[in-house]
Amino acid sequence: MNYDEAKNKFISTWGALGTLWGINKAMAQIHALLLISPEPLSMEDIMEELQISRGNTSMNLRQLMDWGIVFKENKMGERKEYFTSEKDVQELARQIAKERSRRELKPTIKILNDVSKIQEDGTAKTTELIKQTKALHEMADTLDILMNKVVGQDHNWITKALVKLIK
Amino acid sequence: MNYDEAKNKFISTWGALGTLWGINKAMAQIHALLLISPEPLSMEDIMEELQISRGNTSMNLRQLMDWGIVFKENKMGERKEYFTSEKDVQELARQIAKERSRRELKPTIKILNDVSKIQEDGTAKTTELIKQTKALHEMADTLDILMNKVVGQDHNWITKALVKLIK
DNA sequence: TTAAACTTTCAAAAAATATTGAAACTTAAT
DNA sequence: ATTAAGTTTCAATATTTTTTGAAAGTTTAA
Repeated sequence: MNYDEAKNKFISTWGALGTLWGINKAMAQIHALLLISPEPLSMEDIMEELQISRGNTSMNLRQLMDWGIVFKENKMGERKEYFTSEKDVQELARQIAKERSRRELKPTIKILNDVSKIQEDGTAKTTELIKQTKALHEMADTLDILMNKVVGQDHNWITKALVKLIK
Repeated sequence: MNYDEAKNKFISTWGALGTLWGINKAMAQIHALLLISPEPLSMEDIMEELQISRGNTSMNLRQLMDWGIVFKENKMGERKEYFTSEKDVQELARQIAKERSRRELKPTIKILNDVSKIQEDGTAKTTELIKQTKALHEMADTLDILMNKVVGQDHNWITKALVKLIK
């Protein structure tokens, strides 16, 4: 496998995996491209490389910046904008975990909490709803802590220790 | 909030969350419904409750069974098939983690490994591709171990201890 | 073996999502 | 103030995904 084959394989794999996790293909591919690019890339570079339109590129770059994993960069003396990705995969994971917690997990936890607090009335269906939403609430809470603390820990020593412990 | 409001809120939240994670709405909602139902439900019950077609119900139930989180049940003397969900959320998480590892993580790890093994040629772009895919490979490996071991641990004592430790 | 009860399949339709491209907008230099 | 270089927006279009519903299939009982 030569460089170009490997690069294409990586970019398309990343795109496919993204799709599976609810992230659109263009967004995942732009991210993959920036992640392995030693130099910042311009919008033109990205459009050219991935064969996507200007509008698509612009919108998805914005989203990646909203996620805090892609940054604008300016080359001195140049008007054009360049883009780089967060290169440290540990930091990348931390950022994604933090954002998914904020956008998805925390709101869900809130709703599970509300639902689990309805008035018990002794019927089987109410009992079951309360029981299950309580259990999910507790699990989501644990997951939230893990996502924000473990992944975000300094140099990730806890994770490493843990893996050694149970491997 | 009364029972029906709470039930609807739970089902629609679960559906929306599923969508965000690449799981279709009907599938997530069927699962939510079964999760809080004290009794097994027939296909008719599900169609009625969620207002979806027979074909849709049938296909999504099959997928849920493929994931190993919904089961067929037969009531004695009845021809109709009934369905229940795994009710233990710990076991549910274990099963989902196991399946996502098998279907998505393991194949990705394989490809990251292949890509990271290309011949170094001293160019910056090759060096970067190798470095980044190696880093992702290592991280995916760790995640895979955590998903299969930690979540699957007997009664989840490790997770609980860990959460106490770092909360 | 026939028929009734029920489930699955799958082509067509609908809905949701992603993409394009050109006009509108912004910024900086002359 | 004008223009040129570049970016963003968004209505229209294309693509993908989901859903429907009816025909085909299966199973059980008479």
